[in-house]
Amino acid sequence: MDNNLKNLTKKLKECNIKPSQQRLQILKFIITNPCHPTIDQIFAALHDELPTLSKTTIYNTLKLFADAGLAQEITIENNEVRYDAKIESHGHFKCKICGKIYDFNISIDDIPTEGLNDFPIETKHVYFKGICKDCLRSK
Amino acid sequence: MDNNLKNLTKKLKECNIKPSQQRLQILKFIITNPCHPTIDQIFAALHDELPTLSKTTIYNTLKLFADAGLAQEITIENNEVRYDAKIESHGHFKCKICGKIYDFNISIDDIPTEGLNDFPIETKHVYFKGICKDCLRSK
DNA sequence: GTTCCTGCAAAAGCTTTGCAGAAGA
DNA sequence: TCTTCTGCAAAGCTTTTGCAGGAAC
Repeated sequence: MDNNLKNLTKKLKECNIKPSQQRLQILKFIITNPCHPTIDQIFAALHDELPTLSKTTIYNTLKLFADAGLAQEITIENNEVRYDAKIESHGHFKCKICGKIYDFNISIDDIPTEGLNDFPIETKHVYFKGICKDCLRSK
Repeated sequence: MDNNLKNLTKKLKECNIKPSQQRLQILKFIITNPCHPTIDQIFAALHDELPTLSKTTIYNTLKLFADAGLAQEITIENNEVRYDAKIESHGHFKCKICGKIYDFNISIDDIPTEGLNDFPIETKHVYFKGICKDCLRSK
């Protein structure tokens, strides 16, 4: 595992981001919790470790990560931002009941497209919605 | 073309939606303008024809259409809702410069997925972002 | 008359901005 | 000391809600 603070510090430095406690903890959290937590969830989860942490800092930090290429904005829902720290091409499945977002394997680059010739594509997102296994079971 | 008011009226009635002037005009507008206009754009465009139209009605109406299956919410950006009146499987390309959203052909059902066994999927969205031809040219 | 629809105004929710104090080099 | 980071408070936007008046049947 490369989620220890030493490696995360290195990761941040490589992107010219100063490794403050707040940034390290936020990065660690989104890497170890790949369900793409909301700002609120990150805030609640880190409150014990960093009692003075503010949501402003979470917003700032995640935007910083996105600019640096460490994370990517997910727009599967339009009333809240979520982030993804995974680099590899994959899709997102959001459960309509519990709201959890799952990653799934998909070769986005293999998707055949028609009508996008000469349109330089910078980012690709695949979002599915439905009901997850856990919620299915408890129904 | 089936965009005349008579056919649209029929379409609404089939979904048990009363064909008011507001609903007819909004439906007509999103069908004839498949660039997925924002609420503001719809509001501005219909203002001449329906001077008293309110944004509340546009929000209500589009949500009504979505519930009835006449339209689908697009969440390519998380600071504004957009809608899609096209039924066939297709993807969306958003230009980062002009903000326009283009449809493109894609067989979403053919996308191979891994890890989603037993997850009933209800909706599938494919969003690409980049720069459109027009904006490329004018650079 | 009854039901449903519309639209103003206010409220709500998420995100951004301004800025002063704190932390770090 | 100087620069950068943090976090409170306020502002900004989009969307939702409450409700009274209006339209349709």
